[in-house]
Amino acid sequence: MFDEADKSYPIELVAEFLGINSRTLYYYEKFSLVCPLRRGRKRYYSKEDINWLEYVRELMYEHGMNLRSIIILIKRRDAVILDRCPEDVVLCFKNYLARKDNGTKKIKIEGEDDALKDIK
Amino acid sequence: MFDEADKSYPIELVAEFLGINSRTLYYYEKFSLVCPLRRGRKRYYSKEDINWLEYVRELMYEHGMNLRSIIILIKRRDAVILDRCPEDVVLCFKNYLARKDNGTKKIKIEGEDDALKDIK
DNA sequence: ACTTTAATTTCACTTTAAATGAAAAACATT
DNA sequence: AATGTTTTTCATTTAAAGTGAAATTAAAGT
Repeated sequence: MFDEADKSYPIELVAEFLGINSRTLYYYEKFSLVCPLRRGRKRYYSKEDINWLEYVRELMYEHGMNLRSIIILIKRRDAVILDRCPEDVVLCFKNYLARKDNGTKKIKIEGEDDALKDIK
Repeated sequence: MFDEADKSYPIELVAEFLGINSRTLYYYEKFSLVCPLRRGRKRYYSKEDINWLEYVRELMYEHGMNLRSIIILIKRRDAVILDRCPEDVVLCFKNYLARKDNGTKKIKIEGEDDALKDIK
């Protein structure tokens, strides 16, 4: 599906790959579920981002978790979320946290810490 | 809250204790999430039932699981549901399964195996 | 047996989370 | 400035979970 040579992918391609609407990816980002690299204002999703998103979808649709609880686990850096997590996704998760925390991203995304705000 | 001497409680009392509508308890029963003892057609909830229901609520509201996945875990008798389950609730769960399977209940509840039917 | 009483069931409605559609806005590029 | 593309906003849709109220049914009392 994805060319091994490339290292990042535009939102539309990722959405298509995941079988969801790109709007849903913006939606997830509002809750800090993913934070793709920004070059200018355009988003670039890494393979880690994509694996991570796949895992989030799995948590939702196979383990029946809701977004709220996934977000809570992330905020806690909860070991629970890693327990049953495939090896490679653990790495993605750590990369995700690192990026999220260290602010590798170029542009401060507003509403970054809206996570949970709109979720009641 | 509950008198230690008694061993079972009517639906309204249980609903009030759990802070939910009694209608919700009927709703859960449709999906075989709980099966109180029936005397005549009236329902009597044991302490085990109540602990079990409290745990189900916890799974939903603290662990963010949806009914569908909880039901699936029950159907599988999945170890997962027991892993993080408090000791006493494990017992309740086993009692629940035993009662559900052995049919201690007096009246065959229709829609007993509707579980998952209405959940899409 | 008949009436009364109370639990249950049915049906339709409300609420909320999750996802999405479409148009407006914001940038980059030419 | 005009064009094209991504993003954002706003409103709507969908489905799960929960609930209200009336209709139904069974038990209990007379």
